[in-house]
Amino acid sequence: MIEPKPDTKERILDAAEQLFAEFGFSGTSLRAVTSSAGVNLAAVNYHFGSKEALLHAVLGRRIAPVNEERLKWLERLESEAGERPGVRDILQSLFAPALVALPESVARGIAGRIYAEPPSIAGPLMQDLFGEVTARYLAALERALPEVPPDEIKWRFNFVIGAMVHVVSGAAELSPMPGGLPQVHDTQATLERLLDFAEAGICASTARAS
Amino acid sequence: MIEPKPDTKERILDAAEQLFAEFGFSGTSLRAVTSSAGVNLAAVNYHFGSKEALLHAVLGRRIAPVNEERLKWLERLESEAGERPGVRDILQSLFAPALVALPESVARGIAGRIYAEPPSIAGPLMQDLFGEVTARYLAALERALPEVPPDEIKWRFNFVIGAMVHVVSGAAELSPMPGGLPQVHDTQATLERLLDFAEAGICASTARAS
DNA sequence: GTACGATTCAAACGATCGTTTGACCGCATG
DNA sequence: CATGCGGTCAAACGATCGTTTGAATCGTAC
Repeated sequence: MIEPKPDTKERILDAAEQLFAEFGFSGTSLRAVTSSAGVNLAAVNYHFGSKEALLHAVLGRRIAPVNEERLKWLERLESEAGERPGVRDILQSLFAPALVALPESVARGIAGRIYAEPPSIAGPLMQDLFGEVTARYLAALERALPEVPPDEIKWRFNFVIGAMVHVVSGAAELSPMPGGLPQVHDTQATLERLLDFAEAGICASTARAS
Repeated sequence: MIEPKPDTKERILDAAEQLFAEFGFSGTSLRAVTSSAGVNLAAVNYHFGSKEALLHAVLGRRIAPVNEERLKWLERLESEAGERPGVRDILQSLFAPALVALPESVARGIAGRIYAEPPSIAGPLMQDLFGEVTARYLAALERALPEVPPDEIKWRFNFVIGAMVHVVSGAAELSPMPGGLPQVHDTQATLERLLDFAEAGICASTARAS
């Protein structure tokens, strides 16, 4: 037996991730986490300090690597394309790491759980987790679309985030589509559909009547 | 004095809406609701039956009128345009009622709180609240875009819903944009930006390599 | 072997939760 | 006046919550 007890800390994180995704943060008790992980109740407060700190750890463990890969990909694009990569490439470097890293139903619900927190908690959490990537991608998109006003790009980037979160978080599977969504589990096909949509939306003409 | 006590039931709904939006469902106690509403603790279980039934009532009160206006608008479009209204008109009839009816920060958080529930609760709730509108709008979009495969339309409609929910629920304001979002409170401008984006995304060319 | 820091454990703490109970009230109806 | 009823009330119910405590246990360095 190589790993009879793969670290109490990790077992707690695994159990908490699954339970948070299924029942939400407030809907999951520390007793449920520890008994599912097969550890003592006090272990959570010993290793993490509090239940909320456990949520931060659970989220960070999944999201941090995704963001690192995003930034690495984006930097590679910018060094290859002479500082001006195309919109579709930028968006692909944003979507792909999330879609590839969070395919399992277990990890899916986690990302969406951030929004479930009251704004006073979700706000700083979002800043911690996504502050840097947001700024970097906004800058990249502004360089890629010099003819679009920066404010407009901010808005459209927000729409893109909404579409992406809706898919990554699994919320799309809650939509009452008649017959359900087709081939949800085909990551590559989902990525290209999302790319088609987001690229067209971001590059939309801004010629309005008003 | 015409309304010294505007019905205990409504006062509970008002207080619950505000507190659910701010602290979430599980994060709001019935004691907080009743004391904020100035009514007795037992009034909730008397008038609504349970805390979860109260959530349903809070959501339905805001969302049902929006969906009614959507369907009325859509039917008007279909009777005017000979059964084939344009994509932009269809999307406008989907977005506008939500953006107009849910402008206040109080009502905003409510819509997003549905997704905060565990899937076992959110699923049936979504079916109840959005089952009919989803089917109707899917059908309208399929008629408006006969050259796009129905499965593709389902996906893109989901992306559109994601972008819309992200704005309507107030989640967009949580995004760690440097400097924040510009002019968030201009409903008309938000609507047209969202329309530009969603129309372009839904009508995107489907000419992919794969 | 002994001492020591890190970890685990059972048990309890105080607080808060959703729900229920049964008495009480105002008021229309007989 | 008496009856019945929808509504309100204070009080308590049993359960569960996050957190803390202090002793027990483990591995390791001396």
